[in-house]
Amino acid sequence: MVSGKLKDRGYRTTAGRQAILDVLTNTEGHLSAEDIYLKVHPTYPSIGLASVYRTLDILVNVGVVYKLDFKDRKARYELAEGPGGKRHHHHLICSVCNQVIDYKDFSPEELELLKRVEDGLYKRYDFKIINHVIQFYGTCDACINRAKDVV
Amino acid sequence: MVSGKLKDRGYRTTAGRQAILDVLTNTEGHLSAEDIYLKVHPTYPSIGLASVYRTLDILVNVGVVYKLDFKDRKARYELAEGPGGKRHHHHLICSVCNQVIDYKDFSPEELELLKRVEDGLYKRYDFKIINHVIQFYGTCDACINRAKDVV
DNA sequence: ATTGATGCAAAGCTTTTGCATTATA
DNA sequence: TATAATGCAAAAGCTTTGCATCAAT
Repeated sequence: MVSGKLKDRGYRTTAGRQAILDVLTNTEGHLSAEDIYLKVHPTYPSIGLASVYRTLDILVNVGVVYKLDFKDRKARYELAEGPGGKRHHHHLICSVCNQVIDYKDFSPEELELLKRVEDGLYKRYDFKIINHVIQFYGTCDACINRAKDVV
Repeated sequence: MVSGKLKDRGYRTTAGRQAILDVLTNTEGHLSAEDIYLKVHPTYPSIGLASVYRTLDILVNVGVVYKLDFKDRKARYELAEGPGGKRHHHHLICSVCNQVIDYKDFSPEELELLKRVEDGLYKRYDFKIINHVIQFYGTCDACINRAKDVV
């Protein structure tokens, strides 16, 4: 369980942290701190935004959550199941409309190659890889077609 | 030339934008907006921080510059030569000490992986990929050893 | 009983915006 | 000359912090 990782590192288990983890677990997508705050509020009304930030900070540092930066000004958070996890995905970000597409239909070949890359990095840099964030920038279908119309 | 891309899109060529591009071209590393502002200042003292932000915003949208988010609060910018460029690199980010290692000694496997992934994405999503940001998170050599000392 | 965690409000900082001015095309 | 770009200062907004209080161990 995820909350076990917190306990192991000397963090206390609190209702607020549980509630935040629940929201992250039960929501797909890229949530801002305020999104999370608002989603936690109904079940745990005494939550404060500052605690959301403090908890997210811990979760990011423990490696349980990704902190992502897309185009808008606020940070986005999502559960960071490792590369093997069911929810693990990469991002396609359209530079024109800023839409973010998650994809996780990785081919076995892709996964195998990725593993080898990580092994190679470990050998070259003595860097032990736990996770990765892969984002492709480009132009999405809709924006490609829109461009055609213009021309 | 990079500045040509600006002109093509209807942006004017100004001394300030040139100076900012020069700094980005001649500096390795991950510069914050203020870093850039300070580096431009000696050669172009009338520059304003707001113009740096405005120019960076344009450069990012045109695809000439990456906007990156590491651990500290400010955004980092770097020239975004495409995957084929000499300066193109990926990041190893240590979750313990937040050190960022750039690497560009890509293995043949890594290059192959990318090519296949990008081809597959184009077919599956009609998404035309122009660029990518790849970051591996984990523990760097020094921090691995430090952990051993403690135990 | 200790000490970490929380909530609230205030503070901090990066980034954006308004507006008069300057400079590009 | 028309209009984009700039600089300055003020505004905005996300995130962090101080502190008294509450709760987990």
